[in-house]
Order: sequence, then C-alpha cells, then structure tokens
Amino acid sequence: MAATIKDVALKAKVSIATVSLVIHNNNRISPETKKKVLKVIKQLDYHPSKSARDLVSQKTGNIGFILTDDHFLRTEPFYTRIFLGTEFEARDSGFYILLTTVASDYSENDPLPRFILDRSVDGVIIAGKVPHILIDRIAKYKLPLIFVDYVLDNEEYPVVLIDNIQGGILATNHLIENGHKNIAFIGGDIQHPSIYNRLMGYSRALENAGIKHNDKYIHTTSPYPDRQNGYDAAKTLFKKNKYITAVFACNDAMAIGAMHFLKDNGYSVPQDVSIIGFDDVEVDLLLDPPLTTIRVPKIDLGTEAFRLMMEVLKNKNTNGKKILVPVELIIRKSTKKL
Amino acid sequence: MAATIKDVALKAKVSIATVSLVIHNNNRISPETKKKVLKVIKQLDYHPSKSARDLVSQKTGNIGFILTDDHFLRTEPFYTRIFLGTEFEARDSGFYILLTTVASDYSENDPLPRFILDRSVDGVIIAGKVPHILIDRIAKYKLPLIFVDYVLDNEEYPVVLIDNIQGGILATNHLIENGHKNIAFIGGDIQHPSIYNRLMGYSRALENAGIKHNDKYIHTTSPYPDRQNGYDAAKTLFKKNKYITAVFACNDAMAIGAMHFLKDNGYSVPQDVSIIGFDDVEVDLLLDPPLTTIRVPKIDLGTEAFRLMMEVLKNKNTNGKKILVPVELIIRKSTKKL
DNA sequence: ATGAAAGCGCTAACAT
DNA sequence: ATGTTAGCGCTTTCAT
Repeated sequence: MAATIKDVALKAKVSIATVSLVIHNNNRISPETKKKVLKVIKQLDYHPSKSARDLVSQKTGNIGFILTDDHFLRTEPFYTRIFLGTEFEARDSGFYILLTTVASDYSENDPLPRFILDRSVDGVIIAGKVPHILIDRIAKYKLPLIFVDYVLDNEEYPVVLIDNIQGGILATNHLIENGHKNIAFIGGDIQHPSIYNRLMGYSRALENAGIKHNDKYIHTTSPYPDRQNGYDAAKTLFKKNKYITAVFACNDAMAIGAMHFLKDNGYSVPQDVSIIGFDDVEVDLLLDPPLTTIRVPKIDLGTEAFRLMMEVLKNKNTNGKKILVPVELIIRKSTKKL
Repeated sequence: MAATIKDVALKAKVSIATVSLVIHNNNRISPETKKKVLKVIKQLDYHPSKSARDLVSQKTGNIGFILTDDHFLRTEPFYTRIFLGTEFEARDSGFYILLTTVASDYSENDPLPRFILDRSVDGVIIAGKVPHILIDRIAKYKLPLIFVDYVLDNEEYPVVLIDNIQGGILATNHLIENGHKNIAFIGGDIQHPSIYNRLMGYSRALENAGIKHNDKYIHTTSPYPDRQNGYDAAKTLFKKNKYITAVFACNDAMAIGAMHFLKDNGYSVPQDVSIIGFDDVEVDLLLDPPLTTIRVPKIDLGTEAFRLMMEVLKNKNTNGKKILVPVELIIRKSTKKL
C-alpha cells in the first residue's frame, strides 16, 4: 500500500499535524523539522490521498466538462480541442477534468451527469449548445457554471465566446476587398447565437461598404451546419441566383459541402466562385483548393474557460463576465480577386 | 448544501447504517423500512458523496487514460475515438475516466501523471505508443495496467490490439486481386509493433499469392507515419522504382501524403497507381479520390479496454490476456483493377 | 513550534 | 431487522 500521513509522522517522529503543516508549507514549522519531514516524505514517496483531502475539504479538485455527443463526435476536431485546452490548463492547477457527453436531444427524463449528483466536481463547464432543460436542471445544484462557445442571452453566467461578429466582418471584408459584391451567406439555425452573430458581422460589413443587403443571398434554414447542409444550401442558392460570386459559410463544414456542390455542378473554385469558411479545422488544408477561413483558437477557448472557472471558485465577482476570444483571417486558395 | 446520509437517517428516523443498507439494496432490511427510506432519499434528492465512498472503500471509481500529446493532437481523430469508447463504457459502469497526456519524449525527470501519485485512479489504460521509461515508472505503483493499440512484446500486461496482421493481409490481397504485382509498402518506424505487423500481413499475402518479395518496394524509415513522411516516402520510392502500380500505406495519413506526391508528379490515382491506407479516418471520404482503406473500429478498442479493466479489477486472471479487434476492408475509389 | 483531537460522509463489522 | 461504532486519510482548531 501507498504511504499515508501516519507513516510519515511515525518515521519522522512528529505528529500527523506537523506533517500536514509541512505539506502546506506553513511557516509555523521550524526549518529543521521541515527538512526532516520532507526527507521522510521523499523516502516513502508519500503523496497525500486525494480522496481524503476531498472529503475533509468538501472540495473535489475536479471540474465537469459537458458537451453533446454530436459535438464530440464531429468529424473535424473542434470541441475536442477546446477540451484539450481546458485539460492542459487544469493540469497546471492540480485539477482534473471529468468529461461527459449528453445526448443532443437531452430531455427531462434523462439522467443528469453523474458527477453533478455525486458531488464529484467543484464546477461545470458547458461547451457548445446544449438543451435548455439540461441547463435548468444543473442550475438547481448551485454549482459554478461556465459556458464556452454558447450562452443563453438572458442569463448571467460567465462565458467565453468567439468574437463571431468580428469574424463575420473579417470574412466579408476579405471578399469585398477582392471586388465581390454579390456575396451569399449560408448558415444553420439562426437561433444559434454564433451563427446569428456571424451573420451580423456579414451584414455590418456589407453596410459599411455601402453594398445593398440582398435577402435572397442569405440561406439559414439548415438545422445543423454540416457538410450535407452546406451542399444543400448551395444548391438552393445557386438555383435561384445567377450573380453570386462569393459565399461566406458560417463554418468550414458547410463551406466544404458548398464547395462540393459547386464542383459537382461545373463551377470552379475560386475562378467562378470564392468561398470562405469559419473555424479553421485541419482538413481545410487538404481540400482542393485549400479553404480560406476564419481561424478560431480552439485551445485558447478551453484555456480561458478554465481560468474563468478558477476565478469563480475564488469568489471573485464574475457574474456575467464575458471573455471574447479574437479570431484571425487565414487566406488560402478558395478565394480570389473577382 | 447537499443532503448527507445523516440527513436521510434523521428524517426517516432510522440509523445511518440502515440508510446505507438500503442504498446497497441489502435484503436484510424490511420492505417497509426500505420504502420509507427510499422516499426520504427522493425527497432530499440524496446522492452518496463520492469522496466519502472513495475514502472508506479505498477505491476511486476512476480509471486513468494516458496517451502522448502527439497522439491526442493528431489531425485525424483516432485516439480521441478510443478515449470516447472508453468513456461511454465507463459511464455505464459508474466510473470516470481521467484523461491525461504526456510528452512524446517523456523522460526520467518529467513528473508522473498526478492521478497515479495521489491515488485517484484504480487502474490505468495506456493508449498508443508511450516511452518505455514511463511504463517502468508506472509499473512501480502496482496499479492494474492495460494497453490499447500498443504493447511491449516481452510484457505480461493485458492488451487490446488491432488485428494488424489480418489488416495487412486484407489490404494486400485486395491489391493482388486487382491484378497488382508490384506493390509497395510505406510505413514509419518498423520497431512499432503495429507497423511491423501490418508489414507482416503484407509479406504473408504476397507469399500466399506466390509474388516475389522485393525489398526495394518497402520503405519504412520514416520516424512518424504522418502526411509529410508519406509524401517523402512516395518520393523516394517512385524515384527509384518505375514499375510500382500500387501502394499500401501503413496508415491513412501516409496514404494521403503519398497521394499528394503522386498528384504533384503527374501520376493519377487510381489510373496509374492504386493506393490503400489503414485506419479509416474520416477525412478519407473528403479526398479526391476517396481513399480505400482498412477500417479500424476505434470506439470498440476503447470499449474493450474498459471491459478488460473491469475484469482485472474483479481479480479475474487476465495476465497476458490479449484481445484482437478485427478490421474490415473498405473499398472506395483510390484502388482499381490494373 | 508542535501535538491532540474532532470531524468530513461514508462502509462494514459487530452488537442487540 | 436495525443500531452502534470504529475507522478510511486527511485538515484544522485548540491546547500546550
């Protein structure tokens, strides 16, 4: 069995209280005693038991990380990266991240993540859109709650968000600067704040450039912004509109789908149509042509979320605190001058 | 604060021992008492504290999951999927998975994963190749240890492996059946058991078909089987050999790299050269042409690993137990009849 | 500067 | 069938 505090105390001929104080670097201990105890700790390869600490401190040193299985299973790693950022940061602070997925159609009767029920987390990070009912249920447990890449607009939770409006502006400006005027926007569910804001950025950029907003160029009825829906959105759009020369897709998956539609139908990218995506997932580079996009620093999102959680746990006033993570235009080969 | 066993006992007017027995469904308790206690438990939304349980039971209900950061950061989700399989299965058994990455060049001076030191896991799953020194150090803690997709040949650890030999045979046979005779193999470090076994499958298939083994068609000097090395391997190979009509890459990443090299140099796939990969990562479908490959059921690998861990924890005799997960040929468009 | 002791929320052995 | 109690390995208050 592993050594306990008792073993150390016995061998160092001090009380367990002294050992505890040494571990916590309390300055009430004399240098000699400290040295002696430290030596024994090393000899026995003693490490305090987390279970015992958790019990007595009424904390767990764990943070729960919740996302829907849809999001986790996404082909292009996105939330996985956010999770990694959180995990990296947590490790430095001595915390563990307990990851769990919930069904995208989580409903009243589904069980809550276990770590909430058995109190094995000190706080919960929710990444991406999750059903409202889940949030409501979690809220009852009064655990610190932080959102990443999603938040309900009427709530006061601290949140880490992508600067989607800025990203929308960046993407649209890039197209405008390349001489495009007939610029389409394709996106999924417009109720989703990220997509809504990307569209807002698009609108604002057009407005700033004095380009008239054309509702026919906007397609946002797809439920989920994946490749198939990108394909379908492009199909609908190009069937009705002949003058579109550029497409801003709300994410890379839809951009990829749109690119496929165009290829299948005799358009060449970027000669006939320029396409820009959003997210910067790694497959972008593999495409032919490689996709111009807006880079989202995914790892940073996770890192920031964890830091914010630490602030909350230290009782700082973080009510409604919002961290906007900046994005970056990555110009590759799917866009060109008109 | 959350309700404790004491609160339940008080309200139900029984002792905490009775409550404990009810929780554990012990049949020594009378149906009426049981009913009464259960009712109070529901009223108070009582869930036993994991910290307390862990401490008294000297178990943690956690399993550590270790992989190198290289592996976790792989562009094509592979180990992420294995992890998911483990997590899904763990959830059903009431376990948590603590994920941590270690540096690929982990050395003597680097710290051990914390969950080993502070005893917050009951066992450890190691996924993919990790430095030998890390395994040695972990072994000292006498924690149950299981390997997935990697194992040292001289060790007695239980392990879940891909049936790489069978996969190598499947891939090579597919090419042979399509009339190919001059079949190249490209792979990374041949010391890696997976790569070695895929090559063994290749050799065996050639042998069975009575095709002479040509060492010049085998390139296995790349350190890490990624795209760049696939590109380079193809370059080396095609510079020296004119008669190659098919390439079996040890994984999809190298296959993708090789495909790029061929495209860049005027070969067309599959008209001039057929290519088959291994793994079946999702981007394969996006390629032009979509990649023929050997499908590895990643989620299953994780699931099996967790189940094996449960067996070990139940003290079943699992010493040296080896689970071989079967693979499957997925024919797409990168291979064709000669 | 150090030690004794209570107690965190459970489980399990033992008692009734 | 149910209750009493010791103890898991720590932290922390209070003594000394």
